[in-house]
Amino acid sequence: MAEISINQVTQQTGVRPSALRYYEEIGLLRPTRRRGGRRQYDDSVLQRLALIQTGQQAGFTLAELGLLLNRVLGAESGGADWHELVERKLKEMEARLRHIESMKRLLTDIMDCDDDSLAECIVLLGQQHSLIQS
Amino acid sequence: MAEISINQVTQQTGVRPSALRYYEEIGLLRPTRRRGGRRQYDDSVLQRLALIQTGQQAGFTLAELGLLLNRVLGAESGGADWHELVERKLKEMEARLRHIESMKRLLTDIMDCDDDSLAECIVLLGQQHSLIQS
DNA sequence: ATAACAGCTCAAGCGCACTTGAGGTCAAGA
DNA sequence: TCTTGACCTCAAGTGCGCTTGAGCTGTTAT
Repeated sequence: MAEISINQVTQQTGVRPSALRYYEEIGLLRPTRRRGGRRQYDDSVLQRLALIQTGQQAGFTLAELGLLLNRVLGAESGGADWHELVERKLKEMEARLRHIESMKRLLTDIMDCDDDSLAECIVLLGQQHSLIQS
Repeated sequence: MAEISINQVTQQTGVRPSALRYYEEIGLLRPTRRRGGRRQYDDSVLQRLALIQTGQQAGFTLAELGLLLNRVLGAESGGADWHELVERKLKEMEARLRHIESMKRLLTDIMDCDDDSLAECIVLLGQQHSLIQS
């Protein structure tokens, strides 16, 4: 397994050194070892960071991702009730999915409005979506 | 149109008075008027708050929702290039949607793993998802 | 030997979205 | 009239996820 410097991690993931140090500080992601004080990462860190980035975009906090990576997927697998956490998160994600889809529908509808008849258009949308109604 | 107190808004939406005052402070949502110093809201505020809540869940910042509510949907309709904003946001939402779906797939797969063969199961998933790989 | 450079630590700061707390006000009921 | 209670303002504090900056160290090239 290749060892890479903090700067190489940054170049390959876009995650800045300060963020990587922060992740380490909160126990989310630690370098494999140090050489002359400098962090050396195993290149599997790239996968982990991909998961972290995806997870963040999906609405996970770093703490939750830490739990997932270090307890559920990590060496100390099966910490207590992760089933529960995962199930809760799945539900949250489904709710979020629905919210995003509502907003998408609303915005695409707004985009389809005629620019000068925006006002009336909005009224119609408001009724359809039951979200607006100035 | 019925006028309701800040407390009634809270009861019907779950949005706390402190949050409502904060929304006002940042120009997102202002009460219709004051009576003896107290905020009185038109009950259409409930729709607006529904949109705000949905929007937040969908990844909008309050500033963006303010733009949407006050420029795009508000009296001063069509402020500059809101088309651009909305299009950018639509793309962001689609990305977010994909991320959530990835995480959902990963987590449901993990849930399906046999509890005592978790380790091997994870290895398999790691290959399938190309996200993990301890 | 020396200088340049990549990286280090530690403390402080930032933006967002609120919450909390102290102290004040206004209208209504006993 | 007095008190209660709902509401007010304003300043400060909170939690998250980092970033920034000052000052230091170990490695490498000249």
